[in-house]
Amino acid sequence: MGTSENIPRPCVMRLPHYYRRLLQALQNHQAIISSQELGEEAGVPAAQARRDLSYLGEAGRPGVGYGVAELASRLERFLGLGELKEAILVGAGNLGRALASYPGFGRYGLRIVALFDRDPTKIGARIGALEVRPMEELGAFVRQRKIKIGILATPAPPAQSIAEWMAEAGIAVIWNFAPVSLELPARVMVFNEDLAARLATLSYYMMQGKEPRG
Amino acid sequence: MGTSENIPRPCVMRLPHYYRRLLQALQNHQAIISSQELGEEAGVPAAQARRDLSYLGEAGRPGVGYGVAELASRLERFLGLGELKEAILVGAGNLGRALASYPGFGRYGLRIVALFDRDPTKIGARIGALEVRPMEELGAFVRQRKIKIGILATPAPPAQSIAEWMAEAGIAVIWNFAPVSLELPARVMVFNEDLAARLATLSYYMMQGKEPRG
DNA sequence: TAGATTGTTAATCGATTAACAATC
DNA sequence: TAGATTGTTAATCGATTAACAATC
Repeated sequence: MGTSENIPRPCVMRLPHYYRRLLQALQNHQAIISSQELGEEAGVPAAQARRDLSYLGEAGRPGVGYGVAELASRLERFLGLGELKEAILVGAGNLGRALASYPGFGRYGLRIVALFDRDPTKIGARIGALEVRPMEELGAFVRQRKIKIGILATPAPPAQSIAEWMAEAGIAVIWNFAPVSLELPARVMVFNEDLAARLATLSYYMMQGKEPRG
Repeated sequence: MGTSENIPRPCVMRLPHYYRRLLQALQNHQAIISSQELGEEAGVPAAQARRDLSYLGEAGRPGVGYGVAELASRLERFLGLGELKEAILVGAGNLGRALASYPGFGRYGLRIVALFDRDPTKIGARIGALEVRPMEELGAFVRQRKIKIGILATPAPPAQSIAEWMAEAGIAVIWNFAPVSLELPARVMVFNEDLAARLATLSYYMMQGKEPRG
């Protein structure tokens, strides 16, 4: 029951898939959904889906299934999707612009409130509703607005030092799209998104001709 | 020894991290590297790194370590990074443009050779060396050039039907950045890259204040 | 030789799955 | 009641880690 237990990481990574299936069911005015259907979305057997969902407490009704609306809102609470999460984004290149205007984030509670770049020629440019600011303003901005999340979408070379500035300014979580492993104080959580590494595993499985899980 | 054994998926996902550390070592003219150093890059103990690397055959020397250049080229072969992998990309939005010009892919053998979009106003636009082509040309292009990899960077709604066109034209591997789970014949491998799902797990661990592995 | 580090065995740990009583 | 589906137990499976002989 609930947040205090130790939840397997693979399970945490599947929960968002169940949630996505639930959103789809909501759109279709489907009121009840089975562990079978949820499992399919995540590519796991029904038993696995039930086990995963049991971490939220008893969320379904035996003989019936799961109430779509109820389970969706439980998952939202469980994953913290309802909380407003303000973030800054550094790097106004192609990837940074893609992230700044990614349509799905709002629904999950993420709001990118400022955009920074080192390159003087990019300062002042507008990306969606945001204006690119100079890196020098990062520290003050983060402190003043008490921002906890930093998204790092720069090339590899400047990433480490920018991450350090973020950490000093009080950023607690860094979502890192730069292909480097950051060395930071343990209190800073780092989530790496390494496209080149993903490509390498894709390459491996493609050669093997064998399907991984996705 | 080698490709025929069954390699744990977590291991396959760590190999690219060792590889990245090796590239760095090469740049620094470091000739020998230990399992300890490699493990640090991937966030695992030295024993794990050794076990992982043992899937490539005996790659190190007891009492000494691993030869940086040799291990790097072994990993390249093992992961198939040396093979030229031609891909098409569909979706010329922000994310598509970011991917089309992502600097790291070339090093890993990926070459994006064409870019497609549905939107007539985008056709003909240049993105790097590529020109955006109309969706109607996708099938013929893929067949003619025998392209095996399709990168899907569209919004959710059109993704399923585009994926089907890809599959029909002979695409064997789809790297899917659209937030949908694709229903395709089993022969098509799908690698999902779901930023919203990643954000949801980030949200969860942030609330918990506990560090996952990265 | 002494010190270092690999490759691998065996033990541990953790996640998945099958099966079924409980429930609707 | 008969049929369906959950939540959970116990068994299985697979990955990680500790430890150490073999090697340099």
